Amino acid sequence: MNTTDATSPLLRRRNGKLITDARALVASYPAVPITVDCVIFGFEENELKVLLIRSDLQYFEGKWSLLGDIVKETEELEEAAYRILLQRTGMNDVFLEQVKAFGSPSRHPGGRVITIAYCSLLNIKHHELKIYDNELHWHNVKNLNDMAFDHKEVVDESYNWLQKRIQEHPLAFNLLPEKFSLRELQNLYEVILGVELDRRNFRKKFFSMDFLIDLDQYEENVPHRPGKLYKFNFEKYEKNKKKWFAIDF
Amino acid sequence: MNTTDATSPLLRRRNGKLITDARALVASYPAVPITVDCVIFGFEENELKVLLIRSDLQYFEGKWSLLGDIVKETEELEEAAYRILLQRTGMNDVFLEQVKAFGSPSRHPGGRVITIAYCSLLNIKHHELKIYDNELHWHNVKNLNDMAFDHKEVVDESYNWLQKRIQEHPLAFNLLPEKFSLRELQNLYEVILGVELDRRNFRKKFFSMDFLIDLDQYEENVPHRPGKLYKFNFEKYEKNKKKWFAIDF
DNA sequence: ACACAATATGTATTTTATACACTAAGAAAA
DNA sequence: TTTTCTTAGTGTATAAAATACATATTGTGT
Repeated sequence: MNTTDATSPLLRRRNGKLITDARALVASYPAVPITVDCVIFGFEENELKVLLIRSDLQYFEGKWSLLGDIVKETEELEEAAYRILLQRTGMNDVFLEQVKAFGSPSRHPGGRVITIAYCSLLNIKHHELKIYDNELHWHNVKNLNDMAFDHKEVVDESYNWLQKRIQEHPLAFNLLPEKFSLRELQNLYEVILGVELDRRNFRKKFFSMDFLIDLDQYEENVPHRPGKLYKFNFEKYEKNKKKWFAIDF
Repeated sequence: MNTTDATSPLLRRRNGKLITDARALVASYPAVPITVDCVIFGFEENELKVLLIRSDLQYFEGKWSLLGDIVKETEELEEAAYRILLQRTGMNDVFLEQVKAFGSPSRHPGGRVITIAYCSLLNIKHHELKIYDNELHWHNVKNLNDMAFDHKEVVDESYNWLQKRIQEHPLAFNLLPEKFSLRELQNLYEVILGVELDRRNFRKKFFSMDFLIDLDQYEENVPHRPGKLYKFNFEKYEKNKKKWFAIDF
């Protein structure tokens, strides 16, 4: 019979002694290097892209790799992710979230290395690449073969995460210019989710959420009737965030 | 100007040499012990509970701790989680999912230890505790103070994860007896989500999903009109899983 | 002036969510 | 055996949200 009362006399007292030297305990554990990999998504020319570099391991010669680095000894995991992002792209004002830890013992040819994937979305036009070290470039997510390590899997899981996430949170706006047309917004959703959406219902949906600010400006240099430009009202969104509740499976 | 063509001659070639000795590279990295912590939720007497033990570190004397252990050198992270669950509860047929990595440098008094939380839901009645080593017990999630390490945060994040997860996946059935009444199911949702639900609409919702098998049996030994018993049709669910799509924030 | 291409818009229909109150069945007590 | 108590079980009206669908509009380019 079990009990739900932690102080019940029925519970056996532990018979071991308490460990007094926590440092010795931790020192006795096997240790593994920890890296952070950044999965940085961008949107451009109607394609979802991810920032990649060429792996500098001979073992993976020619293969593409995520932006990753070892976590420093006194550094928070998230801090490491922001650092890498800053070092590689010069940007520090972007959204960043942990996606998953990957720890297969054989994922690194040099021995076990556990990595924690962080995902970030940024607007390619706002983040012009100035350094091309290691062939840093935006790579179409549809065309990801020959990746180093388990980075294909990391990108795939991050992409799944993204698909779900943009339906629940207004992340998509991080991938667009500050001023955007509804068509651009719809394209983004269509490309990321891999679906076609009805234009009228899409507009209805977004206008009814009432988070778009009509800028009374229009697209320029388009070879057709220019669309209206909007920006996202983050302040209003933050105030009105709804708590989510809907059993649905 | 950036480019989206990875093979463009505009891209600077990397100027460093390729690293040939991956083992030396990995050996040069700082290394950190990795643990897995299992957040094992159970439901009993209309309360959501989590399996805890008494910490065996003197530093945390008297505080409650999750079931955790170091990840072995050649072990998958998930494998470690299943091993711990098996060792501690004797069970190996439960659902288990990674929730998050926790890696604050100061979360362990003995030095940096990174932990990866795995979440599991099980039916307390099916998993009678036979060992009370370290005062293993089911602890009400509402009453979690004095936890060792950052385990309060780990449980909180796992609980948030669970709340979201049970609305999208039929996890709740793992917490119930095989045969359950609709009232038991509704109680579970009400307790985990912390809301009150309308009985008629709740029934309507679940019957319309059509994943409940009517067993034509009734509750026994209840001091009131007995309710019908159902079981969940996992096979049908697996076949009819819907792909989720609904922009909603 | 004309063709072209994409913008902008409304309505009818279906589906889903919500709010709400009474009868039925069995157990327990009188 | 009657009464009381407690929970099970059910239906309908209303509101909100999702879906399907076609035409006029605006600016560009020839």
